[in-house]
Parts: sequence; structure tokens; C-alpha cells
Amino acid sequence: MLYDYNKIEEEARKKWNDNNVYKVSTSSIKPKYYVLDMFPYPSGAGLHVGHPLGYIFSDIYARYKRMKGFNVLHPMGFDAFGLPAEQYAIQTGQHPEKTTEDNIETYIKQLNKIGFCYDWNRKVTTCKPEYYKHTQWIFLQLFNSWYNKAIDKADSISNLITVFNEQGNTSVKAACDDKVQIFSADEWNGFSAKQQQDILMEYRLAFQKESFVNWCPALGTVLANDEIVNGVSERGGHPVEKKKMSQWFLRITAYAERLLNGLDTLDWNESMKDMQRNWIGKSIGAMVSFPLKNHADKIDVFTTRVDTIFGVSFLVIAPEHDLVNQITTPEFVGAVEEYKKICASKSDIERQAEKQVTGQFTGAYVLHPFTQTEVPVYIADYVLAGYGTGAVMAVPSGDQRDYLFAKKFELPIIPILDAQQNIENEADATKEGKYINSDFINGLNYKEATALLIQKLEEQKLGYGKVNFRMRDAGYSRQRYWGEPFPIYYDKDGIIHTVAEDKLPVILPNVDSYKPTGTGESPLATATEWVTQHGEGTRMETDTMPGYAGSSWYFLRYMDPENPNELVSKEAQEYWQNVDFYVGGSEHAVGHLLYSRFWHKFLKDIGKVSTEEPFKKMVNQGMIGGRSLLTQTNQIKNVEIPLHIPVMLAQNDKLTKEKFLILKKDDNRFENIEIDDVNWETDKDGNEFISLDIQLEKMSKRYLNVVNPDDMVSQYGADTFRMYEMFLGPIDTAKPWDTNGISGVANFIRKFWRLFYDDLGNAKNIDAAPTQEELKILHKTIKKVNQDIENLSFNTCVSTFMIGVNELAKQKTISKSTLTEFVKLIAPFAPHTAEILWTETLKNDSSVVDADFPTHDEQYLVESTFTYPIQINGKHRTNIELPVDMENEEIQNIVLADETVQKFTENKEPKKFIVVKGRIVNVVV
RNA sequence: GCCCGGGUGGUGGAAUGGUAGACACGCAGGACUUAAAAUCCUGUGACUUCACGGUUGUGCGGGUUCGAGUCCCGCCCCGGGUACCA
Repeated sequence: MLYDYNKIEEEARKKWNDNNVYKVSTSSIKPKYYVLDMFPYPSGAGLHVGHPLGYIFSDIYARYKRMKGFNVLHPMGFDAFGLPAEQYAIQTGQHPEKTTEDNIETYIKQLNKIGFCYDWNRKVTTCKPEYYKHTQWIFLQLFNSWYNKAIDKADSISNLITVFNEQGNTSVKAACDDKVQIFSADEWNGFSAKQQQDILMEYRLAFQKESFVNWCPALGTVLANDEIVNGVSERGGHPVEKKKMSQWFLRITAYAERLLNGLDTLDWNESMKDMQRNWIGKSIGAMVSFPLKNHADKIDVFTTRVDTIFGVSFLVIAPEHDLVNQITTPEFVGAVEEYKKICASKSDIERQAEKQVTGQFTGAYVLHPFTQTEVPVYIADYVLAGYGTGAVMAVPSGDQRDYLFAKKFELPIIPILDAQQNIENEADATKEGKYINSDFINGLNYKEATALLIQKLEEQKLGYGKVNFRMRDAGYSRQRYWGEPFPIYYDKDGIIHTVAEDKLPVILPNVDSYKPTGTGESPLATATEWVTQHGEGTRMETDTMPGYAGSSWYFLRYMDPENPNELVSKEAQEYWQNVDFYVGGSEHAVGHLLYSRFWHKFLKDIGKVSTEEPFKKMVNQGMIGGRSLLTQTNQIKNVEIPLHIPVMLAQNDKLTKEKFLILKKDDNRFENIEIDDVNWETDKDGNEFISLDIQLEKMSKRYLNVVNPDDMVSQYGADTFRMYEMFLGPIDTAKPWDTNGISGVANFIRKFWRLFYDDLGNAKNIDAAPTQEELKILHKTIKKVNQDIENLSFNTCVSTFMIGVNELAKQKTISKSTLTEFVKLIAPFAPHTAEILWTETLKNDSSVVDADFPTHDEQYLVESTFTYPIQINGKHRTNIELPVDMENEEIQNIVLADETVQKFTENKEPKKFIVVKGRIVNVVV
């Protein structure tokens, strides 16, 4: 048999299909193992070679685990709601459902060519009603729940109402809004339905509140941060402002502590956990109230450094702070309005990244809670409305931003600790030393001062100690079409009603236009009949859910994908538990991964799942970047700027004359360039070409550097493609795609095949008994591959295979038993080739997919001698081969007597003689 | 700005604190061939030497160590995230 990869791979896939090899059952006596990839968003551009990197990686691991005796769940699906489909719909008028379906079909075709061991019967698609029915169901549970701190888990709203009816809310310990009013049972029962609804909103895990969105008046729509570039809309460059709208939120902050603590139980990268920890941002500090001068209200401030309170020389509040309008004195109204306008045009990132110090005095003063001195109140862009209370107490001597602000506005800089240094030039945030200029805490240290201050604040009702989280509640409303509709409607009094669970799903209606309505409402608002489906005067919620809704629980659905009654059955969930091995990009570190953990914990609280965490082990694959090719200057007459050349046309970063002619025909940039305008180089065979410059950029159509996996598979075969993707480097580092190297892997697979068949396709004689040398090669390879798979170092596995095959190819004879082990060893990496060799060449009955993975036998690897590298003063000078069991003293004698060693030691007595057994010898003179 | 990664030949990369550059690509030379393809062999960090060899070398500057790509301190550059891209 010749190595015809097309034929071989097609045949292998047919065998797998015919025998349903990848069908996964939920009942097995084998231990379960769940290997999952982050499912893709099916974009119109199809897959490029960057996408399958993680999929191949996890596929190899899944196959390896299966060969190790596990019942492996390794599914795939599609995260199918999202902005790009909607933008495409706006441009073309095509229904996003249609384009999404087409894209999914393309993705599946592309994926199937690579030979993944997916059980497609378990495919999930988030935009299908059968799926989002359960997304809506989860939302209803969140809506009908509150976080009961007394039991430290979610509790039902009906329980809360019972408590309110009987005792009011004085004894309720809930994760809820800070400013909840206190009421008795009688008061509660006297409230109107609307009042009760508003109060319950402050407890629900899915709740509504006013918040700011990016409003673009010119486009008449709310924009995603992604759609804003330099403060203006990406489309059209129109100004964007902050607009207050009523929005749905999820109270993820209720779970902050559990999300933080849960990280300690997870087998994730420390860096990934750090990102989540920082995102959650737990800080222990205090709330302090600063009463306003000549005004009934007060400004609340959260600080982690209450000890610096006597260093406060001004207060800064966010320009959007509720109190700004009320406290600004008439002479500053104009300037404050002007400043607010400037801030509204900037994104939060821009505001925080801003190096220039800006701000505006409001004319108002607060009174220092302890000293009663007047403290001026400013607004400034570095304080964000959504963080903490949207107000900070500024201590210039201890905080650099405050310091710069104080310098600019000539405000006092008061040293507060005797250990503070250099504060003529910059702030010093130290906690060392004793307090000065600080009234009753003078002379105390940090710990004593903090405790005393919090005690005084609480005594005098000026504040209290508080744990604060940087994490905010998660915005859950999108004014978009292509997302899950909310199972919510409003009656004519504005009272919220939920759609009954047995009426789910609430189907996304068809609309005439996907274009923005201009009012800020989503396009759903134009589906009049749908909006009023619950009777005259009622209104369906027309916002839709965000992208992370469907992706926050999809991993559960694979366990029981067709269940119409519930998101996952108890049996299926209890068998599969949670994901053992999750592969995806680190760009999801704080988005998807945090939201999923939150939902999972909630589902555990309401008894839907039995595990506290969704993903036990997490591996991040690095991004594959593009490698663009550009013409060099002076290569083409009258063309000064480098031109991108399609990477698929070039070979070894060269463009031949022949390919140039294709380009001239197909690409209008080259229409007017004549062959003679090009400065051709000539190789030794007389072929003319130009050498191209390399530039690393994103893989993108516009750089002509996109490489399609289909092309790779058709040119080299899926097995070569799979192994080359792994060979590129460690899974977790970012790297550019370079097709040039793939021939090395292609050569390797052919060389491997030639262990079985000669150049004419005749089977080789493999009847000889294995030699010692052969067994050593085999077991060395088995040992290293097992180690490297466990360490997830698949690139070195491929190298190890290459070394093994190179060495075996040099042997005079190779035995069938050696080849059998080798085929099993390589099967996870090159499954098609392995399958055909396994069944047709080695005549096994069942698939190699279910063969047992080889383990090595140490007896073939024992060596009697070791070649010691000899260092003199840490520099490698020579090698000496010595028996492995030789004593140090004897080694020393032999080494010192060595000619080369003597040359370097010049017969001086060694100061030190270091022997690391089986590693190295170092002579220090 | 803040948080998290990364930086080793012409290229992708390898290296439990122990011979830096495994394995490949590319390049150069050679074998086979009418020729090409395929295959095989040899060389390939830089500088220096006829050669043996020597010097130097893992982004930059310091440090710890018998020994540092690896550990510590301070910089520079690049990538990801930054709450409505997914």
C-alpha cells in the first residue's frame, strides 16, 4: 500500500462512522473523563488554522484518555448568538438564523476533515429554541432567587416574601443593594404592589436598575465597547455619549466570596486565577460619610486606607455621580457641565489611562467627619461612577493620582506618617511608621490606627468597616435582536410578570428590519404583535440577553443534549459531574470563565447540579498569529510602499514569476505592474523570483495572510496537519503560523509509513524478533511520549516520534511487535494513519481508538556507562565516559588525571570538585 | 493607567539550576537520476583559526551560585484582558 493520505483518511473516517466509534454512552463501568473545548462562534469567515489548535490538542488528550481506559466525553457545539451575525443582517437583510446555520454547516464540514473524535449527536447550538428554552429557565430561577447570607446560598423569593410578611426585613441577611430601606411586617403589607416590586428588585439575583450605556444619537443605537474607537462610533465616526437606561443585571457580587475561595480548589494556571482574583478585587476597608456643608445630604466614600483620613485634603466624585447637580454652586454650573460633557465622550479605559490631570471644582464643601474642617469637592474623570460609591477621599501624600491632582489644583499635601519619604516630589503609600498630623491616632501604627478609626466611625455613626469588591454586578440587557428574549412582560401598571415555565421557550420573533430603532430599544420593539402577546396594554421585555448567557452553562447540556424537560437530567449530571479538562483561550479568563462559575454555583444552590465548580482543570492555548508577506522596497518600479502578497501563493517566502502572473490577473493592485517592472532574482536553476519581507500581524483577510485548514488538509492530509499544529510549539504560547515547516512533518509521516511499506508500496518483512537496540529505541520513545502527554507538551511528543522513527529506520530489521506498539503510541496524534495500519496492515479486528496505550519497561533502558561532561570553572571542556556506579573519589582521580583537564587546571590543586551523579562534573581551581 | 503572559540561531522551537540551540524548516555541498520529483548523506549561532581549537552568545543592566536561558532586583519591547466582540 502506498501512502495516499486522501484514500487512507477517507477510509479511516468511514470505518469510524460505520461502527459508531465516537458515540458516547452515559452508562459505563469505566471511569468518566470529560474533555471540553470552548465552543466557537461560527463566523462567516470560517475556520482559519488558528482555531483548530486547541481542538487538536484536546482531541489528542481525549483519545489518549480513552486508550487509558476512560469513558471520554468530548463534544463540540456552537455559541451562535452574537453581534457579527446581527451586523451582517443589518447589511444584507438576511435573517441571522439563516446565516448562522450556514456558517455552522461550514464549520462542521471543516472540523470533520481534521478527524476529531466528537460525538456529533451531542452537538449544542445556543440560538436554537430547544436550547435557549433552558437559558430562559435559568434566568427565571435567578429572577426568583435572592442570596441569603444566613445560609450562604441562593434562596427563593417566595421565602423572602414570607419573611417580609411576618417580620419585615430587619432580620434578613442578604446580598443586596447597600441602600435598602428598613421596614416592618406591617409596613411591608401596607406597600403598593409597585413598591413591593421595587423592594424585591433590590434582592433578586436577576434584577433591574438604571445604568449607563454607550448611546450614539447619530446611529440611534446603543454601541458595544468594541464598536467604539477613540470615543466615536467605529461606523461613521459619530460621537458617543453615556445614556441612563433601565437594564437587567445579574447579582454576581453575591457570589464574590465563593468565586474567590473556589479558585483555591481548581487546577488552573496561577496566572489565570490571579486574573480572576484581581477582577473580583476583594478589599477590606471602611465606608466613611462626609456630611455636606449647607446641605442635608452626605457623600459616602469607600476607602481601603481609612488610616489616612487625616491626610484628606479634598474629595473627588465621578462626573456622573447623583449628587453633582444638587451640590454644584451656581458660579460653577457652567464649568461643571462643560467638564461632564468631555468625560461623557470618553470610555472608562480612556479615562483611567489618561495621564493628564483634569478635574473641576464644584463649589461645594464637605465636613471632615473627625475634624469638621471644610474639604472641597471636585469632579474628575479618574473616578468612575460604577466603582465603589463613585467617590473617593483624596490623600495626596499617600496616593500618586491624588498627589498629581493636588499639585495641579494647589491643594494641601499633608504628611501623615513619619516614615513617608520624598513627598516633596511624589506620594508615598507606605503603611510603616507612626502617624503624625492625625489627631487621636498620632503615634499609633497602621494596625492600631485602622482598628481605632473603624471603632470611632461606628460609634459616631459616621461609617463602618466594610469588605468591598471591585467586581460589579453583571449587565444582562442588550438592545439587540440576535439574542435570547427575556421570559418577562410588563402589565399596564408597569408590574413585572414572568412567563410561566411551561410556556418556555419565548421564541425570538421575526422582525421587518434588524436596524436600530433609533429610540434605544432593540429591534424586537417593532414586532408589535409579539410585544403585546400577553394582552392589550402589556409589553414584552424587548431587550435580549448577552452573549455570555448561552455560554455560561453549555457544558452541562452536552451531558444530556436532547432532554426536552430540563437542562440536564440528574442522572446524566451525576455521572459526568463537571469538566475534567477544559481548553480555551486566556482572553476568556475573566469573562466567560467567571460567569460560568457563577451560574454553576447558583445551579448548585438550587439543586440542579451536584458540583460546586464547572471546570476542574483549565489549559489555555495561545493565539496563532498571521505571518504576512510583503514586497520589499525597490523590488518593483514606481512602487514605494510594501504590498501584501497572499501567503498561499508564496513558497518559502518567495514569489515566483509564475505566481506573479496569477496575481497580476486576479489582483487589481498588480494590474498595471509589468513583468519587467519587477527586479527579479534568479536561483541556481534559473528560476526567477522575488524574496518577500515577513511581518507578524493578526490573521485577517485584509492582510492576505489567512491560512485555511481545508487547504492544509487537502495538500498534506489531516494527520500531517494535526501533528504540525502540535509541532509548532508549546500549547500555551502565542505563535505565528508558518506553512513552510509543515513539509518536515509530512516527511516524517511518510518515513513512518516506510517502516511498513517500501517505495513501491510492498509490505516489508516484519517477522524478525525484536533486537535489544530496537527495544531500547521503542521503550525510550514510549517513556518520553507518556511523560510529555502528561505534561501536556505535545510539541516534544512529535519530536520524540521523529527521533524514534529516524532511529528505527536505521535498523536492519524491525519486528511486528515494535511496530504494533508504535502505531498505538502515535494513534492519538495521527489517528487516520494509525487506524489503517492497525486494521489493515497489522490485521487487528477492532479500532485502534480502543487499543490500550503503551507503557514502557525500564529494563530495556538501563545503561552501564554515562558520558560525563567535564567543566573547569563552570566551562565545558571535555567529556569522559565512566561507569554509572563509579564512586565520586574514583571519578575525581580519573578526571584530574585526564590530559585535557590537566591542560586547563595547569596542575593546580582543585579548590573544589563537584560531582552530580549521572549529570556533570565541575572542577574549580 | 491597571491586571496577566512572553522575549533563545535566518525561522518555529528544545533544555528536573548542570554539555545552550534537541527536533524540524530554510540554506549550502554531495550521492542516486538522461532530467526532475522523491529519497539518502554531510555541514549550518556569531567572531576567529589552514586546522586542532579559542572567544563570545538566551531583550538590556545588576545580583545569588562551583555552575543561571532557568532563581532574585531594576529597566526596555511585544501580545492578551480591562466589564456590551466572542
